[in-house]
Amino acid sequence: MKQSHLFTKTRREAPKDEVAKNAQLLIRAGYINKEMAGVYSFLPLGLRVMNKIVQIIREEMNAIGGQEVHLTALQDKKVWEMTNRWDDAIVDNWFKTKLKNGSDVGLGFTHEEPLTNLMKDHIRSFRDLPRAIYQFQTKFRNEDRAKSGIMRAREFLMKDLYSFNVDDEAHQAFYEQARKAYTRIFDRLGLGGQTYLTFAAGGSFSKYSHEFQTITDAGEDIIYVHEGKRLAVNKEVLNDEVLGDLGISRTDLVEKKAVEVGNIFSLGTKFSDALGLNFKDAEGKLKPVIMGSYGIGPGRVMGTIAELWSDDKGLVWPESVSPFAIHLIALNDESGDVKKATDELYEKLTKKDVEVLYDDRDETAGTKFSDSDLIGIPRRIVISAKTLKDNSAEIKDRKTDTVEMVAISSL
RNA sequence: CGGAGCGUGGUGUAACGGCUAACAUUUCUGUUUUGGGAACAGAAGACUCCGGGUUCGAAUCCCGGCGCUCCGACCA
Repeated sequence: MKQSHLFTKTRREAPKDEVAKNAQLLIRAGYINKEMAGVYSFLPLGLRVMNKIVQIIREEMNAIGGQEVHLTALQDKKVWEMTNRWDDAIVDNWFKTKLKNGSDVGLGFTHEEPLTNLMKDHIRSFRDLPRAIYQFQTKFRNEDRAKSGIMRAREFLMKDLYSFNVDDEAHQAFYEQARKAYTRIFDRLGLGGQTYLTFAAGGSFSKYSHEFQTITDAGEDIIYVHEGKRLAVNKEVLNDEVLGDLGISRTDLVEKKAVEVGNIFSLGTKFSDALGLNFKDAEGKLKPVIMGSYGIGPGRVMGTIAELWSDDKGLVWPESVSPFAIHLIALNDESGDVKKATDELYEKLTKKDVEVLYDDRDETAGTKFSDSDLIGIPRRIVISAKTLKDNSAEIKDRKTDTVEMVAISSL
């Protein structure tokens, strides 16, 4: 993409009403736009990052047998009444509205109810199991207080997968697969080193749920990290019983601030009982389906990456989620030779399906470099009159600041 | 939902109750420049969040609303 066509502009200063580092940088670099507190639009660069994150998650979900669907944001009150989650006294962050005929509808904050209800038409027998269904869907949560930029929004994209199994053993086996898939996802997203499998409250059907917590001061959770075992315990459940279960001692734990980037938990028969999702086993006996739920917020992941991978000059994306693989910059020269050579390289790379952002604007070198630092594409290729003299280009690594000269023909 | 603070060109800031609301950035024109947000000249851009009130006079003081931020509570 030519930068002269990119409609977003960078800005020197962040709006004063935005304090979170992730949102400040993402706004300054033109990735997102704040519409109101906790509500952000994603602009071309931001959408590219979001799509990269989504695709990594999609590949890993498909790899464990997930089937992608797209459920609705508008929710029928009936199914929520069946689980007693329509009442504002029970769930206090609903966005609700009415149809013209007066019926109540909600904007989904999660999708256990509608999907469980939908699956009743498709799961009748043990032969129809197991199933794992997932989607990427905008969730709406009427938070009392939105904060931390895109890390805690009122409207946000979420990947939610729901598993359906015949019994607890089968469920546990899938749960373990999902846990491993999550670990792979965070590794691929560049968050592996800072992300810990964290034991948290499990609810009525399992002793624990598992959160994936990434260490950052921008986080809102307090966790206790065991570095040797690469796991952590959420402050909510830190007690002697948990320490005993995990075979760890309190003295080995270090308190850290972290953000919950993913979360997996067993639902047991809570939803299948309430909504009547049953199947016939091999003996013809009717049994409730055992369910699990597995979430990741791509927007929150993007904010977390921005918090973690940035410096005083701007963003520094991991290659796997960078909006472009290469930021190609042509410095101005009078002869036009640099422009011509860079145009040719841009065409060549684009033909090879390399994702290139090409700064073809008539701006000074300083402006181009500053913008490039801010936008944070990990590899930068610069061509100028100086490098063109020996038909070379400069490759600069955004993170390490190291520079390498290579022949243009080798690119 | 408790507590605190703040709303001024697109953005960031300034202005004692008193001149045509200032400066930087941004955008546009021209000249000049071309490896780290260049320089000069000219121009554009604001009912000072909204509604009342006090006053000869309000961006400034008072009341109400709306919005934003921070601390805390909450976060299935």
